[in-house]
Amino acid sequence: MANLLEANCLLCRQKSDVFNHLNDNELDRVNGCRVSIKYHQGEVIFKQGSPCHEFVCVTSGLVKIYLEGEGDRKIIIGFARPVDYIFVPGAFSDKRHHFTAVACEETTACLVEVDIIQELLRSNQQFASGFLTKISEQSIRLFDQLTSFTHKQMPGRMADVLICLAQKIYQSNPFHTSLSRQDLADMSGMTKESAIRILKTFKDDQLINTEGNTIEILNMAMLETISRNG
Amino acid sequence: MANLLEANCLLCRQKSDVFNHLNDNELDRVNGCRVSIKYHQGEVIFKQGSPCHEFVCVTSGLVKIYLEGEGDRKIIIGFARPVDYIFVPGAFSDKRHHFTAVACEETTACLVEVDIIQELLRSNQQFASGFLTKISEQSIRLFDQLTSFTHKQMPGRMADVLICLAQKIYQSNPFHTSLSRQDLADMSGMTKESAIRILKTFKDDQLINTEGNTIEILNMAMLETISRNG
DNA sequence: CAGTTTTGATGACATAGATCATCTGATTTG
DNA sequence: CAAATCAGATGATCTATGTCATCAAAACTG
Repeated sequence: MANLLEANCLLCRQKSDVFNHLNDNELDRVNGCRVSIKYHQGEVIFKQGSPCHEFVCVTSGLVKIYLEGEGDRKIIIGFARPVDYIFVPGAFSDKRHHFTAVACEETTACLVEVDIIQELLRSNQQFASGFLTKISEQSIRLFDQLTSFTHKQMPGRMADVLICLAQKIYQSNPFHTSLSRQDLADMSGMTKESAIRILKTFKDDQLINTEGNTIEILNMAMLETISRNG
Repeated sequence: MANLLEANCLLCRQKSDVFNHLNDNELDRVNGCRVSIKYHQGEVIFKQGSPCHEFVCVTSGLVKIYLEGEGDRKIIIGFARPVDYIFVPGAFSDKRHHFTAVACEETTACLVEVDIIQELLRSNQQFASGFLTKISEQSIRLFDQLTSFTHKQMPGRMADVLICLAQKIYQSNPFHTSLSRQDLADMSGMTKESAIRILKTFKDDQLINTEGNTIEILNMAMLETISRNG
């Protein structure tokens, strides 16, 4: 059985909130020009600085989105899971990507030309409104990350990351992740070594348990306290 | 002579880009329900966490926009100058303010009910599109700030701030500012003491000159190098 | 399957930058 | 005008965290 999610935008819509505002006609237009692509783990979907021609909608797998700094330093600012559309702010300003998207595991995504989406934004105000909401929420998340990175120290930041992974990204408590320690470090604005050390102290303190890439939060209350106290 | 900028949205439009997309009729609607308020230095225009009822458009003065963290730590994420409309992401999601806006000097601003703007966003797609662009640019600026804060050390961050003030905010080279050293610190993610120290080293190195609240950049090229090298 | 590369884990060390304390001059206030 | 408050300035610590080096285990790869 083929992956239903990829078969048609009309089926996919049931999963994605933004596209709920499009009628069947409009979705057919999107469906007609979409291209479904399969990415292997570690493959770049689009790269910071490159021109942005398509919108990307993740239909299976997991995509990490990060800012590239000097050297090989990264800041992971978010993830896209099925069925998430990746909001690309450059599409509305300088037509460039301002972050890089990479598949964390086997991933399929649909590419839709920017022009089509922008046409729909113009003709369908409910769709546009949904878009505005999504962008806004993304901004708000950035505020939180900026505050966390600037005001909290490492334990607080790592607590934030672990809570986010369990509650938002994987939505399960012992969760298995394809993210490396380096990725966790990039999510929390520290070096890999520091990330490993913090995870170890959390483990020693019975806050979490780690078995390779499986992490279990044992004491959520305490983690939340650590997050709050920075 | 009264301040013309405040007299009427139609005149004000000439200054503000977003409102260019509204026709005279629509602007009249905005004009009809707007309230112009005068704020003194240091007064709060709206407060992080509070419900957001109005959009704020700054018609004179200078407004700083910052995130409030634990304790009294702040992160200044931007400024609004005449004629800037302050984009409030909460207006499209949870109807709450996610940052605080404070007048840095004598400031006048027009308040317009959120509902009116949202109605216009629905009926005028060009207006909505201009909005989308503005929000996107704000996001992109946040990316830069997040990268700067996380990857650069203090001299690089302060260089960023000084360049931004001279080129974007005040658009003049010896510039006089109503911002305190604490504000500069809040813009660059460090303590007031550190900000003062960095400014002093810059001054000692002939990169800038400071006389109270007047700052002159003497060696822009070097500052840019410092900014780039973090 | 031997060899190479990557990832995780840890220790030793260096330092950027926060914190705390003090002092000055400026500005506000009773 | 004295007193009090506040912003700027500066030095003395202390510490969180980055850097570097090493090593083991796992994962590729020819």
